Amino acid sequence: MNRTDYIQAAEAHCERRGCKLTALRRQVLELVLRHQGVVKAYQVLADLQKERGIAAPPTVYRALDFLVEQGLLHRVDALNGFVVCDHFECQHESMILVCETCGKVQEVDVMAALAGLHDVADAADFTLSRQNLTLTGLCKACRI
Amino acid sequence: MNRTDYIQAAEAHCERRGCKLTALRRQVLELVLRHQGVVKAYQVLADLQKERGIAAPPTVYRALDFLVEQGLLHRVDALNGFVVCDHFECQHESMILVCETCGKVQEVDVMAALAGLHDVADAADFTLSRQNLTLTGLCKACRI
DNA sequence: GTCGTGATGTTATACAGTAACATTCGCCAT
DNA sequence: ATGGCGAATGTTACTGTATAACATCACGAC
Ligand SMILES: [Zn+2]
Ligand SMILES: [Zn+2]
Ligand SMILES: [Zn+2]
Ligand SMILES: [Zn+2]
Repeated sequence: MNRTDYIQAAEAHCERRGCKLTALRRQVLELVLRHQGVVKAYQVLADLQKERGIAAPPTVYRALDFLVEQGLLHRVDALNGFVVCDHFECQHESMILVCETCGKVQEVDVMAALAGLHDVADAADFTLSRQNLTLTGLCKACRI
Repeated sequence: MNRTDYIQAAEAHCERRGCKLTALRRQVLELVLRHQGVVKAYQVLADLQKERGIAAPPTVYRALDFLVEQGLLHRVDALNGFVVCDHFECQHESMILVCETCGKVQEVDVMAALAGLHDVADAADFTLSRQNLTLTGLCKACRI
């Protein structure tokens, strides 16, 4: 899915969920899409300032929070960053793999594999909510 | 295991690993032990300042980094915090459950359940390193 | 119109983490 | 003992991350 299609799908997605992908939010989403992999809030802020003059942290954080809320982005706690989710339509739980060496990030679907973790949590009297796991390791290129 | 025993075991653990649980590091570990659940670096810093007058962030961060390195603490990315590990002797991978409502934290062992995640990662040409997963949900008390 | 609500702007500040360099401590070889 | 070395700690200053609080704006409902 190219960027334009993605934005359109995202807009429809928000519509269906009863909220709006406003101009600002779309602009932030576009800025995130332009990078590959993880993007930091202050990088987005800098990009936004290039495009529209001044902008302050809350502007960016509010837009990013909204996009995470809608499932368009995932937050990667381990890196204080954000990645685009490209299958936001399906109700999925994600597993984000971060390469310790090159920093490359990829998201894989993982519903089935999480069943085991849910069992473990249940055994500890704990009800898991929807997860966005972040796991670290080595990607194919860096493993050599 | 009570606090005193824990500290002693921790000291022996470091010894075996060829490094030292110095007075400062022990003091920081004790400060972390006094809280239950997740502790933040700046909370530890404040506590430390109460005990010994002045102290600066690097002092605390260096000690915390050391303790994490030795496996005595786990870092909880999602909360920018640290939790005590009470089975640092065994080479384990951990799953830390964080209650979204009350903030309570518990660690459960999870070696077996992780096998499924390793399979998924393998399928994506990704080699996982040792994991400290953080999962969110609701604890027994908050589920009602 | 004007009112209410959600979005955005603005300012200021709190919280988290690190670089760089100075100083001290503990230990060992001389 | 004493000088020298490496590890640990102290100190200063800074960068990066995130939010509180309040002001203003846009827009549809009435
Ligand atoms: Zn996703
Ligand atoms: Zn890599
Ligand atoms: Zn542990
Ligand atoms: Zn709870």
